[in-house]
Amino acid sequence: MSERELRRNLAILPIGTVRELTLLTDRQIRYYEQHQLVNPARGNGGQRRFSLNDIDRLLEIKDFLDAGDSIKDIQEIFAKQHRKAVGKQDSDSALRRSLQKEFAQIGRFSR
Amino acid sequence: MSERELRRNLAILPIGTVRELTLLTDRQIRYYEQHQLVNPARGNGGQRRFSLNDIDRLLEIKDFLDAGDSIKDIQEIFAKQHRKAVGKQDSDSALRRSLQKEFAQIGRFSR
DNA sequence: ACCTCCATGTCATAAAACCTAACACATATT
DNA sequence: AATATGTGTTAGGTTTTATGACATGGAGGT
Repeated sequence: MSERELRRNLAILPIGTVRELTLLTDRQIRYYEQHQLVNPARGNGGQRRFSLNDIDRLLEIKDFLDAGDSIKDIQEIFAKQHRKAVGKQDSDSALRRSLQKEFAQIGRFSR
Repeated sequence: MSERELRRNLAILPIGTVRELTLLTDRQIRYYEQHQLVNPARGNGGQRRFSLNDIDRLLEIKDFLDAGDSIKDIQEIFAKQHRKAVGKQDSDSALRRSLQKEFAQIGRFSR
């Protein structure tokens, strides 16, 4: 997995930030999670941690809903998409550890 | 300013995340802020919001301290660096608005 | 017109995260 | 010995997030 993908999958954002970036309410975000359209990680205290990919996904959901699709429709759409791309299930903690190493040693966000 | 830079300057991370990513304590982070080595934005409730650039900076600070430099040394180092690059003082809210637009319309994190 | 479902709003309550300020301390500098 | 530095720790208060329950407006079916 590239450093870029790594970064995009790192769950670092609290719901408040996501709310601001997506212009969704937390009610909506939680509802979508409840219906398995997103799957944010959880911090130690049980709070949701979103990745940039999660945000993308939320924005997709928003678009689909605006376009008239139902939650169920979207579930199926995502299911189909996923049937193509499988095999990338690194645990978040593994990602975190990996990225920490990079940070602590050589890696920097800036190129 | 490129979309990339925009994203890197967006203040989105709470101190807890920064703590995990940098392996600094919040005490340290706040102390560095107090001595003006970093300048995280603040959310409505007054809580710090860090950008990816802020994280870079914190990691730099860490390196300098490990290398034996004092806070004051680092202040000067940064001051010199800054004397070269001036003129990019878009307000955070402007950045946020701008990015929101992109998100809401066409832009996506993913390519 | 009535009923039901769906997506969302709202409220209550509790826990987690964060804030500032103060005091403590070990190490280095003078 | 006295002072300065960077960090740990604790206390008390505020903000954010979590869950669960109840309410509601609109769409579609009967």
